[in-house]
Amino acid sequence: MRISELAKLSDVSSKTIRYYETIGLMPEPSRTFNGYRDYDQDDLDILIFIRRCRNLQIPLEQVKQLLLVRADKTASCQEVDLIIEQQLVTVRKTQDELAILEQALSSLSTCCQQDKVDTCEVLQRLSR
Amino acid sequence: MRISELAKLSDVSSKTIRYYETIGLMPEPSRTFNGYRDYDQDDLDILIFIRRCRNLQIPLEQVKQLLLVRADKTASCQEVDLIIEQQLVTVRKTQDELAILEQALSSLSTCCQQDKVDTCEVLQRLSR
DNA sequence: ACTAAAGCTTCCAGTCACTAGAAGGTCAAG
DNA sequence: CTTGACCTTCTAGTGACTGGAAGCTTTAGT
Repeated sequence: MRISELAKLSDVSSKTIRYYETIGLMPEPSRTFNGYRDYDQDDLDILIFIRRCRNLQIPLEQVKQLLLVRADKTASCQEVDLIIEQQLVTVRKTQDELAILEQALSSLSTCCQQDKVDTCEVLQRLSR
Repeated sequence: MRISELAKLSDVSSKTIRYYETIGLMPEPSRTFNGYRDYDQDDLDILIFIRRCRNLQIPLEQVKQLLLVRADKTASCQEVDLIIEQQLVTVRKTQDELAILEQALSSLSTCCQQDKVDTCEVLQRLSR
């Protein structure tokens, strides 16, 4: 199939697919006589796998590792567990940070009763 | 004061201070006879303001707007409220997304009981 | 007086994960 | 025969820095 069909089936844009190829995440596909990229079901599987990982915000470098492990049927899946675990730690850390952020912002968002800048509580609290 | 002292007092690196200058966020400081940047208390106030905004993850473009409003004593602080409100919306949206993410990851992180890749539940769930 | 280290300057390149756009080739339908 | 929708490659831009090179100046120690 051509790149636009792969894009549609995988929900990943053609631009992004080509980008994945340049960074060595997607394998180089065969080409039709006119130079168009020609993909098959395997490519689609790989791309869907990548998209799922990206939905989980797993960095491309880690996705690359996962693809390697996935391709090696005899490998242990320890590394898979590790990557998922690391990603979970990252996400939970971000959640904690965002909770603090949300607190700070929502306390700011209700604090300004004035309508002039020189007495604006928000600006004052951001300044000192 | 010189850039490294400003950096220390504001907790923003010298590199970042110069970067803020190039993008027009920090004003161009005067220079001493030998060409070194020379900062004063006003610069420190601005930089601390910027850092607080960045701690709230407010994008630099918005910070620029806030600095303009802050500098204009006669302005209404409506725009300030708007920017804080927008940022709060963004943060809450990210929080919702992360909650879903955390769910997905933690359900994956406990699902693999095997130690071989070809039966690994995680990889299977990421593939199909 | 000499030297070494620290600090300053500018400029260029890299990060991450794309995304936009230019310039040109190919193909099917009307 | 032309129009429009594809496809190709290449370059450059995003946000918010960060790192490093190459070359000044200043300061401290010997």
